[in-house]
Amino acid sequence: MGVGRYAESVGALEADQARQLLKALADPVRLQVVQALASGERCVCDLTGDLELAQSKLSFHLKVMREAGLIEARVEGRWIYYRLRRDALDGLQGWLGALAAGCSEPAAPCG
Amino acid sequence: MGVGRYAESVGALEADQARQLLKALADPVRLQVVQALASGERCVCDLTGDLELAQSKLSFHLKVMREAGLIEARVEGRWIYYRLRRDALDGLQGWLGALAAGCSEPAAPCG
DNA sequence: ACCATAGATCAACTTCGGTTGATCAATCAA
DNA sequence: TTGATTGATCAACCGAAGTTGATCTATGGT
Repeated sequence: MGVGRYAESVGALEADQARQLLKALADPVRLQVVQALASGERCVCDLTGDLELAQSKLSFHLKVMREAGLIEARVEGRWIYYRLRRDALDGLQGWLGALAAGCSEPAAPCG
Repeated sequence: MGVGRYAESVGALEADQARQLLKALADPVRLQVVQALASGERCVCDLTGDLELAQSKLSFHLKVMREAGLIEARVEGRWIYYRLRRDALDGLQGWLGALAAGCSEPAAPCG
């Protein structure tokens, strides 16, 4: 657990899982990281350099994203490579789609 | 301004607009509201009742969501009806799709 | 005109999340 | 084994964001 909580059920994330992912995305620093990872896997030392982030700061945000299930890590010798989880992105997309599906219904007048 | 900042350019939100929307979604109370609105427009008094939220609390969160462009309001006499903005949901979906597109590239080894 | 209701707003408080600098663990090279 | 480097972790600090209760505005009914 901790990493694969929602991997099943593509397209229909539970609300709380969606919220974790949304929160993980909704921060300027983390968004930078996400955009850096959008073009593929990167190692931490590259990220630190490219984004000019303090090491401990980056590490903090990577942890938040990892625990939310947004990214995953691969250890290779002395380096750690991070990448976005497609299943997370796809899951969120599906969740948004479900929201959008019924949102245009007219109101039941309340007066 | 304040409401229609991103309505053009469907499918390719700017990072900062996406972040506002993500932040607006990434809160437990607001997520409740969003889910209530997922089945269509609702008036504030209905929401207060159904979700058992303090009036001022709900009003605060509605404002956050409105300013993020996630929802919009329609005034009808004494009541105000809120609904999700499809363009916002669609925009976010597109933004996520763009992220997912290239995220599986292998890393350039950094050693 | 008066009162009741819907909803926004404001100030004071609190809680949560991000930042910083230091330290720790693990891996690799010499 | 020693020393350098990668990256995680921890405690202290700080600011942003959510909560609460009160007040304010606007609309509609009588």
